[in-house]
Order: sequence, then C-alpha cells, then structure tokens
Amino acid sequence: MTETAATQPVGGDQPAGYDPAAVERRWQARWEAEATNVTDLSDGPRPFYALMMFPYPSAEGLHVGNLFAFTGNDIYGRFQRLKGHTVFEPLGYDAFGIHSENFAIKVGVHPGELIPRNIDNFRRQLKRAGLMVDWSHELSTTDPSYYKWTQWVFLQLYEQGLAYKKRAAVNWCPFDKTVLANEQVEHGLCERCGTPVEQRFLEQWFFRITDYAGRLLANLDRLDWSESTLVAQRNWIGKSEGAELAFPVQDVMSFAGSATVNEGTSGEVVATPLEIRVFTTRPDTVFGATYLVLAPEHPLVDQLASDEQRTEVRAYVELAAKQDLITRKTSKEKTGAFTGAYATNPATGQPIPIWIADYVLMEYGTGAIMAVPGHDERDFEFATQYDLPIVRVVAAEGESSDTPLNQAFTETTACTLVNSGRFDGLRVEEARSAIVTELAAQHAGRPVVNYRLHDWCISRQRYWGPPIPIVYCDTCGTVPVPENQLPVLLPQIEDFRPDDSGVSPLARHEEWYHTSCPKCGAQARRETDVSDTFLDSAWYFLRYPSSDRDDVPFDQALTKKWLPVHSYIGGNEHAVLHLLYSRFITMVLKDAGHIDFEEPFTRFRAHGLIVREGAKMSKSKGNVVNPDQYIELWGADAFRTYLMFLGPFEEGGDFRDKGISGVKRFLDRMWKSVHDARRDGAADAEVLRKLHQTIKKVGNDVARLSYNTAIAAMMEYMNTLRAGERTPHVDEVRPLVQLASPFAPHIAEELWSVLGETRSIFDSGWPSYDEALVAEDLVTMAVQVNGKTRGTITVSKTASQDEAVAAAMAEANVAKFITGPVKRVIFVPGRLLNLVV
RNA sequence: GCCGGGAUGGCGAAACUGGCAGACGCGCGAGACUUAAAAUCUUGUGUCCGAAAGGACAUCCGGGUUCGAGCCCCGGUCCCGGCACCA
Repeated sequence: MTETAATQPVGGDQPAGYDPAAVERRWQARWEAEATNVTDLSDGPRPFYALMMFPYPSAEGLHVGNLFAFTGNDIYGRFQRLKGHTVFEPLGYDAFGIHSENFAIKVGVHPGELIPRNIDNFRRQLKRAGLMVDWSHELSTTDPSYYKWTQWVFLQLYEQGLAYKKRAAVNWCPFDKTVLANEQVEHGLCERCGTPVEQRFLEQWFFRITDYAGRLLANLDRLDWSESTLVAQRNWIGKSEGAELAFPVQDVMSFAGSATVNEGTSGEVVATPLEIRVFTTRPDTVFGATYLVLAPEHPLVDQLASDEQRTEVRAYVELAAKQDLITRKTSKEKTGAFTGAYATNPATGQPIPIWIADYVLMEYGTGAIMAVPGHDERDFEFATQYDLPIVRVVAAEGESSDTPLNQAFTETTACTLVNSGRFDGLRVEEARSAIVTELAAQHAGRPVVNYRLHDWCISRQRYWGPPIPIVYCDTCGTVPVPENQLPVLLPQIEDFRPDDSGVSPLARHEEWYHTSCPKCGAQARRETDVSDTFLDSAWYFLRYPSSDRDDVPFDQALTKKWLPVHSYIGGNEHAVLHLLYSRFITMVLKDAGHIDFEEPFTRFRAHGLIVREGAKMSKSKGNVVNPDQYIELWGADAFRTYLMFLGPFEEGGDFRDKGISGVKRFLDRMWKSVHDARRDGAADAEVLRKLHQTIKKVGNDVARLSYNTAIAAMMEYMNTLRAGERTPHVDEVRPLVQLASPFAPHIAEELWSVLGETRSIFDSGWPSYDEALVAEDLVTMAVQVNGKTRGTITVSKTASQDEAVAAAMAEANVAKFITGPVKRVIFVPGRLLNLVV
C-alpha cells in the first residue's frame, strides 16, 4: 500500500489493495494513543459492563477457543457502545492454581517467574486480536494487591460464621505426594502418573454454601441465563423433598447429646434410647423398610457393633476408608457388613437388622438410610446379595399385596399402598404426607428438604495460591489475620513441590510458618493451606472497576454504577462451579452489607466449543489452531469475522482452514466498495431498501448473539450492492461499514476515515433504519394446491385474499392443478396461498 | 441409569411464532480477463427424470395431528456434553 492510498478521496481512481497487517497496526497504535478503549468509569449515563470469563494464562498461549469467546464478547461490547452505552470491557488472568503449579513443576521453573511470562504472551495475543479492552484495569489473581482482597473475602465469611474447619476425606496420590481434585482422578487412578489413589483425612477449611442452597436455587428462576446453565445449576444443587425418620435401636442406650447425628447439645448424664435417623424421599414405603444401612463412616457404627460382629465391622470400615473416593462412587457392586444390632421400624414395630455398606454416603442426608428393597434398586440388589427380606408395599393397578417382586418396583403413578396396615389402599402421593404426619405425631419423623450440594472445601495443600489468612495460637486458638495486616504474602520459596506430609509446602518454611499471634503477640503458627482458585475467580468481576484502588476491595460508588454485570459470557464448563461460587460470594457480601445486589450476572450466555474437522482440538491430535499464524496470514479482522461466521456462537462450530477465504473476500469487497464509491447522483432506491432491511436484521441478530446470520446478512447485502458490477453510492456503503465494525474493527476504522470521518467509528452510533422502507410494497407469495407449491404470485403487500386468488388462478401452472371446485382457501397475507380442491 | 443439546446438500450451516427447505459461505463445474497461472468477475450447483417447461423424491428411522411439519405429538436409532450408589 502506498502512503496516499489510505487517504485517497472517495472516488479516487486507483484504490490501494487491502493490507490487513498495516491497517491493524495503524489502528491499534491509534486506539492506544488516543485511549479510545479506556472507559471513564465515573462518567457515562448508560453504563454497560460487558464481561468475558478471564483466562488461565497457560504456557501454550491463547487457544483459538479463547479467542472465539473473547471476540464474541467484544462484538457485543462494541455493539452496545455503538448503541450509545458507555461500555466497560476489562480483562485479567486467573493465574493461581494447580494447573500453573503442575506445569511449573514439570518444566522446573518457579510459577512466580513463569506466570508473568505467560501473561505477557497472552496480552500480546489479545491485543493483536483488536479487542476493545480497557487495559488500564487489567488484573491478575496472583498479584498481592488482588489476593489481599481475596483474603479479605475469606475473612468476611469467617466473621459471619460461614467458614469453618473440619476433617474431611481427600484424594491422595502416593506417588505425586499430593492432594488431587476429583477431576484429576480417573477410574481410581491418578490422571498424571496412574498410581492408585488413596483416601486421606485432613483438617480443611469449608464454606457453608449449603446454608444458601435454597436461595441459590430460587433465584435461578429470575435470571436471564442460558437454559442449559440454569438446568446444570438446578441439578447440582439437587433439591429433594422427603422426611427424616427415627428408628430406635434395640437394647442400646446412650448418653444424651451423643445419641443423634446432627444434634450436638449438652452432655446431660441421662441414658436415652439410641436412635438412627434416616432421610428418605419415600416415607410412603416405610412399612417395607426391612433393614437399615449406615455409611461406614457413621459415628454410631462402633457403638452399634456387637461383640461377635465387631471384627468384621472394623475390617469393613477400614477397607472402605482405603478406597479412593471415585471408585467408591462408581463401582456398583454392593458390599457391606452386619453390625449385629437391630432397630425397630416405627411403622411396623418389627425389629430390623442394622447394616453398614459403602453405597450409603456419609455426606448426604443423615449418612443412614432405611432400606426398602422392594422399591429401591440399590436396596434390592443389596438385599438379594445378603439374603434380606423383600416386602412389597406399593402395587400398581392389577397387582396385589403378594404379587411377587423379581426386581425393585419404583413406579409411583397410579399406585396404591399394600402391606401397610391402616394405610393400605391409599395412593402413593396421599400416603407420603399421611405417614409423615402420623410419625411426626409420635416424634418419629418430620418433613425435611435435602440438597445434594455440599459445603465448599476451599483448602488446598499446595503452594501456588493465596495463603488462608488464619493464625493458630496456643492461648487464643484460631485467630483471623486482621484486615490491616493483609495481604498475608505468599513467600517466594524454591522448593514449592508438594511432599508426602499431606500439608502444604509452606509448612516447611519455618520463618514463614512461625509468626506472632495478632491478638496476644505470643508465638503462633500460620495456616499453611492456600485457598482454592475458584475463590479467586468468585469475586474478580467486583474488582475490575476498582482495580486501581489499594484501600478498598471495591469502591462503593463505582460498584453501584457498574454492577451487577450486564452481560457475562463464558464456557459451559463453568456452568456449575465458578458461576455458583460467584453467586454465593455475592450473596454473602450482600448480607454483610458491602453491596446491594445478590446476583452478580444479570445476563449470562454460554458460548459453544470450537472443534476442528469434527474432532476436539488437542495437542496429542496435533489439530490445535494457533491464532497467531492465522492473524499473520489473514489479519485479525478476517480471523475474528471467520470465527463468528463458522457456526452459531452459542453452539460453536467446526474450524476449517479454507472457510476463512470467504470472509476475507467479503472484507476485500467492502474495502473496494468504499474506495470506489461515488458521491455524485443518488443512491439506488432498491439498494437502500435492502440496506435498511440489513440494518434491521444485523441489529436484531447481534443483540441475540446470532453472529453467523448477521454476517450472512451483510454478505447478502454486499452481493446486492455490487450486483452487475455497479458502482455503489457512498450512502449505500457508509452504514455497512458501521454494521461490520464490531466484527472487523480495524478495517472499519480505516474505511470510516476514508469516508472522511475524523472520530472513531465506535463513537458514531449504530445506524438506524426506516421501518416504512423495510417493508416491500410488492410481495412474492407461494401458491400451493393441496399443500404443494405450484407457483408464485407477486402482489401488493396489502392484497386481499380475493385479489390473491385471482392472481393465482391466472398462473397457468396453478390452474393446471385446479381439477375441481376450490373447497377451501388458506391465505397467509404476504406469505402463502393454499388452495384445497 | 438420569438430565441437557443435537442429527438438514460434497462440507460449515440458514429457516426467530407450523407457511416457498437449503439463505450465506466453502468446495466443485462452466465462462470472461490473462501468453499462462493466481487473484478478480459472471454463472450454475439437493437427488432423480426431462432439451426445456415442468415433474417426482428429499431435513436420522417408523407412525400420528394438520390445508400445510425440519419445527408439534407418540415410538425408536445414533452422536455430543453434564451428573452419576444422593436414599
């Protein structure tokens, strides 16, 4: 390209060719120099926070999937800006966590050195993509000025009694000597080294997210989120309504206070009958409960075991403890042991044996179940295995109390109770409440709602994360680090590898580990666990607007103005954890009075996945797309536009190398059209009509993230614009440049200046359309005979049914098929006419 | 097993509320320009029959509702994703 080419007046005779690299370099420099993308957060009557989930800065650099998502968000942000909003589009890095740490261990470089390097590379790549990012608010979760406030968030939960410590099972890899997340265990083996994973019990920090289960679930109904994400959250929270029932244990007494699960009261020295509480969603089947099963970890197991059964029971408990958490939950084989004790079924009054088995999980319900083998598949399997009685208590129509059961009968609709004493004949739905009411009157039961959601374990026995801001003092106990002593800095240590001890590598660093008690000043020890990466990302959206503030986690006025986030975009792999934790933390901060809203993301859309030639991209398959290469070859504008064109944004699509050429051709034609455009004479009326139709369609499509069809509409307009090698008029091309600008921002800016404009196109406003012009005066309608299309007619858009029928009859091919009298006419104005003969 | 999403030309895909199936793009065929090629432009392109006009058949399979079904209902096959002994 020559120097003068870009500034060649419209109508100049020899427009220069389109050189994406030069154009993109020029405009990126100019945006930076003129701070085009820096948002004045204190200004702007119509703020719009367009957020994309921040990336984990991997060593491999930006993935094409990342870029797909970022571009999708950027287009939406740019569109909102053109629509007159003040748009804030920040970006940051989720750089703490096991991923970074494992990679650092692998290559033998300290993560503190590796991460800044990766971030530099990410920033370079993201900038090249031409995102409208306000880089002055960039953040990284690994920065002490950020994690200081992550620790502050922890303290907020601690102060509200929502953070607590308890012993819990973790997956432990004896070879890598590390705690593993559930996702890192495959078929009971460590995903990295293949060593069988063991279960270990460690003291860990938890957040009481279960206290918020009801609210987290109820609010979902009023969120404008992708349906699939809402469903995933509902399933994860897993509400189930049922009852807690009490089964008294025979001949075993206990001291009050230790007798029941979930009820730690005073230690009165009064012997009370021991009872087992169970949770069930089928209280209607209580007459069929022929035995009880406790989880092997249930606190009453040892007390219940009879002398002759004790050895067997202990062996089983030990075996269960050895098994890793994943295998236990996936192997369907039923095993268990009889405790030797019996309980009384409160409905039948009959004694039933108490068993332990690992198919019952301690962390759900009460850790104990009443087994109804007749009507539960798992119980049936277990009962068959151990020869326990199976009783039918529910019967379908045509069945009776003694219709044999050769498998569990789990149907409930149109079923009635049998073998259930005075409840016989009741429909299942009626029996549920009737039985609970009856048992409640005897203090043997109550209705209960249970959630599958567990409390959030945030402890990580690792190095690369924010230290949990807690100190242990021999006299003062557990002491939170005062806010003015934050951050608790993560020390720079060389041996950050985890070891066999089961505690964080930080514990090996005496000078860090030993500290003084913030309360009494005596010698004390630091908590050595760091917090979960998901805590870092559960509040980052609150930090962006205030990222330059050191004195507060988030400024009150800015937060009020900019939050909740107007549009959030991200991958559905975070449908549950990240999005749920963010909602939880937001609710907690609201309850603590720090913010005045409790849902962080007003609108959320999950983007799709990019595959290549039908297969998921992976390094091992060697089909990973490196964005740099494509941007080099085609330009960021073409690459962005192609990514948005290859499939629906919310579904993703197939990346095919050749596909990009069509999009590049489109940009080339737009370039040429603007340079060639004539100013003399008038614009063509029909072209203008098409233009207005296009403005309408592109606006509607972009608003619902239907980017692929928006691009198709622009291409279609381009075909009209250039049909028959006509020379387009300036008025015909100017709005097109605006429509294309969110997709291809650099070329749009360039062409905008070619059109004589001096300000950024992104301050030019979104073109409007004239509804009267959009509607065609003449419409082409399909004419069907008996539902088969036989021709078309062109009539006025206001044509009546009679006029349409007359026009249709005049068509030879239609008349040909009218073999008898027309019995019925279906007339859809402007669309179709169907004659039934 | 349960819960989502999906299956449309050679390929990526459109069709928003039941109304001309295949927009737009890739690829491919033909032509123009060129010494030639690339690029560009024009044009054709679901399948079958037909010179054409036109016709028949076509949205995973089998039924149904309707004047009319890719879309709604019933039954089934396959693919992708999530959860998974949750009582």
